[in-house]
Amino acid sequence: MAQIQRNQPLYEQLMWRIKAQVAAGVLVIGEKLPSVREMALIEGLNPNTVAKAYKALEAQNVIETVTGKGTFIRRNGENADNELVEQLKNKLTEVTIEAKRVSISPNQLHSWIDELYGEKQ
Amino acid sequence: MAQIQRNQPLYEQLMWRIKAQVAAGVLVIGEKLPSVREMALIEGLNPNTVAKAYKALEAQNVIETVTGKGTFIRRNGENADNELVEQLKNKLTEVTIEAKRVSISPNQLHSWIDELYGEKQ
DNA sequence: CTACGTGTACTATGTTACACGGTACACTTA
DNA sequence: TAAGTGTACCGTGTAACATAGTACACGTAG
Repeated sequence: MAQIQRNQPLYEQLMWRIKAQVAAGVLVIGEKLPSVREMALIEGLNPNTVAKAYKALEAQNVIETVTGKGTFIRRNGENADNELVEQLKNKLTEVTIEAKRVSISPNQLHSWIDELYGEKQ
Repeated sequence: MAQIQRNQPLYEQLMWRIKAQVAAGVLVIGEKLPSVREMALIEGLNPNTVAKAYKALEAQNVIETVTGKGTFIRRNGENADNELVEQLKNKLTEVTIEAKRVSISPNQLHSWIDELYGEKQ
């Protein structure tokens, strides 16, 4: 009954917003996220949509959910799943092919990556 | 009436297959692609789906289509569209955040990029 | 224990993108 | 003229997405 016109599902957009805040250090390990219903009000989404994002984030070990208590930021994983690494390489391949096509230098890509890594852990 | 179970639309998959062949030098500038109906037979797709991919590829200046003649590989663009650059940076940001989360070093990302750039133009 | 907040699991409805089948048209080339 | 090209439709079916609403099991504060 909603959805205006997007290229990415709302629950995925929310996932990336949370992931970015974790990577930027805005959300610290152990910190409690707003409840499903609170986050729904904040983001203007349906609680079910937020729940879907939370569930997916837990499957990726980004957050930990304790029924009855809430959801909390988890510490970063030490080793990467093989399937995840493949997905990452595929995505990076797409980016690189596209960059090469429009004459963006590899050094430009390198510096973009380093900028993001430079932010506090 | 089809679609088995995928994370990416068939027409986008075809787009990336063609883009990759261009980047790898398998498809040369000016080369003629199979017709919509031929490609449909080759790839096991509906002609409409192939046409959708071709149309999108032309919108991205990857191929050139001449009605009545066929579709041909175009030379690489010299300058990048601002909107395209933004999309690229967003995608690269997602990759970097994810890599950082699973403790993949920036140098690892750099070498993956360089490998892809190393292939013949 | 009670009341509230938590995540979760349903059912149901409506919209949209995908992919398909089929037909038709304007164009180019042999 | 005949065949092949890209393109543009209409219609159908499937699946994902997002919403609304209800209900349940759990933990915590009162």
